[in-house]
Amino acid sequence: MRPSIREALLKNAVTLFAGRGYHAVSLRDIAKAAEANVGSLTYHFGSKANLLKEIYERHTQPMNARRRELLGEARRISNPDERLMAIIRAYIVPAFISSSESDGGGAEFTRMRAVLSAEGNPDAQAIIADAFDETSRAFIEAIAECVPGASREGLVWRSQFLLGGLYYALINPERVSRLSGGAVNGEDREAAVGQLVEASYASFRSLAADTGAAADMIKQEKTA
Amino acid sequence: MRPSIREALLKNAVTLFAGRGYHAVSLRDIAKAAEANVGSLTYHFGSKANLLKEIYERHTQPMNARRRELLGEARRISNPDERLMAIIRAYIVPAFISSSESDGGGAEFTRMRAVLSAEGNPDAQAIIADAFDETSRAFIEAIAECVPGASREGLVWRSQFLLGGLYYALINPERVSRLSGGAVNGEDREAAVGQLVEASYASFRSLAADTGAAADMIKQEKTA
DNA sequence: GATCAATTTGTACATTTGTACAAATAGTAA
DNA sequence: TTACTATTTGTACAAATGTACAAATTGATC
Repeated sequence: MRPSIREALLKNAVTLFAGRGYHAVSLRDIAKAAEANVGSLTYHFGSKANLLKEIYERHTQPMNARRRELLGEARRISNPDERLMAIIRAYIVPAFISSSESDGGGAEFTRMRAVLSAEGNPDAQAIIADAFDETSRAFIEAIAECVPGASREGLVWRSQFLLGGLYYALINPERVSRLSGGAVNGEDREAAVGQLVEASYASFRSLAADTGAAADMIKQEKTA
Repeated sequence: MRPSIREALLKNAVTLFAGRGYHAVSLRDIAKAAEANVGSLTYHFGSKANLLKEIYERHTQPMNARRRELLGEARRISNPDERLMAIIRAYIVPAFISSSESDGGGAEFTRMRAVLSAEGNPDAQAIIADAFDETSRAFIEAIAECVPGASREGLVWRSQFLLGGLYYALINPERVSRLSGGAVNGEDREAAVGQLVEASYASFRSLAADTGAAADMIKQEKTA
């Protein structure tokens, strides 16, 4: 029970940015949510841009470390399909589930990343490119080894769609609930992870030279 | 050569909102981009919120009409796999490619939708839910008929991932170029459409009761 | 308790924001 | 031309914004 104003400011900033975007949230909004004074923000962070930078610095490293850790485990699986599934899971899970100590939560931070990415926030862009591209590349490499014959182009695009699906699941979960008439709960992150992993598995798997979707189609076309 | 200030304002507003988000763009930014005066915005649209509303009203109906038209054509295909592919394409293409007359372009409008959706813009939310949910539902129904045995949950989640992938392809194409080391051009919309259609096809197809990814995996597990 | 640094508060300031509106201009029909 | 409407311009204004900073408060060390 001592979240030290500084922590409270950071945490509330993530939540507010994730919910409304960067420019729609004022420093006074953040201060009010954290039950603190506006001045405390300039004192601790200097500027709004720097507050954002500190948020990224706090979450990026732990999240990617966890990803690399899980990727390392996944790579030891010999069966290529099982390995592919585990690799995809290693990429997705740390973005959805908050890691042990780092409060704020992986999902809220990821959602904030999604929103700032959509806004093309220039402060965020540089950090993201530096910190996340390397990790993404490592995952694409690992996935490539599971899907022999897959084109580099296909792999990169599918990794883009994977991240887009991940982001949108966090940004707009209400749509899932609405479209299903309430039968599916879009806020259920466990379910979202499971569905995204399976969908991405199929998406990557179809790049394989022999058992791709196109091949499937041609086969079925001929029998029809 | 007569884009009538009103048209220029609308068009530039879409571009700017799509690039930076709603709150980051001021009415003066829009006026300057359209080489017009600030006052012309209040004259033509009354308020910033209403400007947004008019943008949606202009693009939503034509885009969804085109989607329904293509969906109708796709449904006439008898082979379920070919039909599935055509249905997915019918959903994606109008969002990427600008329809004939409605200037502004489908892609720019879609990108704007993506950004405002990420920002949770309340003005946009109501319009989106009303205008697009019905169309999405129709597509999910049509897809369901192509994939016997697919769970409703799986279909809805995959439609969510499809839309997320679509949005993210428009929001952050630079990432594709970067991750591929320049080998793939993220701005190439033709390629993006093709890749997204194929990936989504595999994603939906894997929901089929017999040839799903899970079944594939179990099979491979046993032989390994 | 006294001293000093760290933090928190309150307030002030220049800019920018959306909006309003009167004056100027352009367009059109008689 | 003249009369009238539609549009465009310029400017004004209150509210909100990020930032700065002096004063007040708290916390720790001696």
